[in-house]
Amino acid sequence: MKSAEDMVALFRQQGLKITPQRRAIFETLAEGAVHPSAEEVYRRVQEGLPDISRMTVYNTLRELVALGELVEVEDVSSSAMRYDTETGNHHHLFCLGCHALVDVDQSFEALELPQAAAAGYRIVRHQVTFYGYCPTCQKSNPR
Amino acid sequence: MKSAEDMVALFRQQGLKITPQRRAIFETLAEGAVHPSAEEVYRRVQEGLPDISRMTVYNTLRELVALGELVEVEDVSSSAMRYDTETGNHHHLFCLGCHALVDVDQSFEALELPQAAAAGYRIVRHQVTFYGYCPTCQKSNPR
DNA sequence: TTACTAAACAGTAACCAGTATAAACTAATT
DNA sequence: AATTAGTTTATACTGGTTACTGTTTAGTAA
Repeated sequence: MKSAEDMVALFRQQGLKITPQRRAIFETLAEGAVHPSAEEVYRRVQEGLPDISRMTVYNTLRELVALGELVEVEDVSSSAMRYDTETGNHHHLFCLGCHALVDVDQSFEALELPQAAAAGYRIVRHQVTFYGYCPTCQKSNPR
Repeated sequence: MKSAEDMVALFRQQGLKITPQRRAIFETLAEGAVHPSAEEVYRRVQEGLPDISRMTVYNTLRELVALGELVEVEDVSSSAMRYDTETGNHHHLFCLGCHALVDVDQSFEALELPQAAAAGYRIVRHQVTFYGYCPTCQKSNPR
């Protein structure tokens, strides 16, 4: 994730306005959790800016996604989207028990679809997700 | 995907009852699209069974997931879960333009996390998703 | 510094996918 | 046919997200 200042610069360069709300969101993202949900970001930002609207948070997150600064990640079976501040090439380890989502720095560069299987798609990126149980959940979910 | 009869047998063997509703859902899944949403299944089943409740569809889908006959798949940026009738080892090709979701039969068996990266997780399965643009969307979304 | 204007904001209501609950119903069994 | 546990239905509700509308404000230019 870039620093809050980098995002300010990026927004400015796109002709987008820099508001205190947006600045607070950038700062929260820059310091915060790696895979927050929109609601989490909202709550964090609220601590410093109690009157901010949920809408503003959602809108700003959407803009960051459009600019490629955030990537949307699914949280299987929790219905809330999460935002990944690490846009570089990395993958995920998801705990089926507690829904923890962990980054895996391992890169699977070699992963390529043969021409035939790609069905004419122009592939932009790929994402590997490993599903399993974290150490804690292995105890409560044996087998 | 197994045939409707197979699923009837499976349910029976689990001590679950075979109702006309469930039979209709099985048949719809067996003939139908590869990655339907719950709502799509509901609409299809409704054609033959107009009074079926949405709840019944959701419940039955959930049971099929629990029995391993269906796998839940995320539809990035469409907020509805999709159900994959191909439970075997395969991966996905997702079109960022039109949200089409295509199966890739390619298997990436070799894909394993080194002990260190697995952070103590017991890994159950992995899923590779390739993101890109399908031939049609490449035209409208050039670059 | 002031005035201007497009962009952004707040607040509310609405939307959608999915879930909880409880009463009515029915498949399978005796 | 009677029993009963599992199933279905209807309705209400939840949580995450979006639409709308009127108000405020950042950035710009006089």
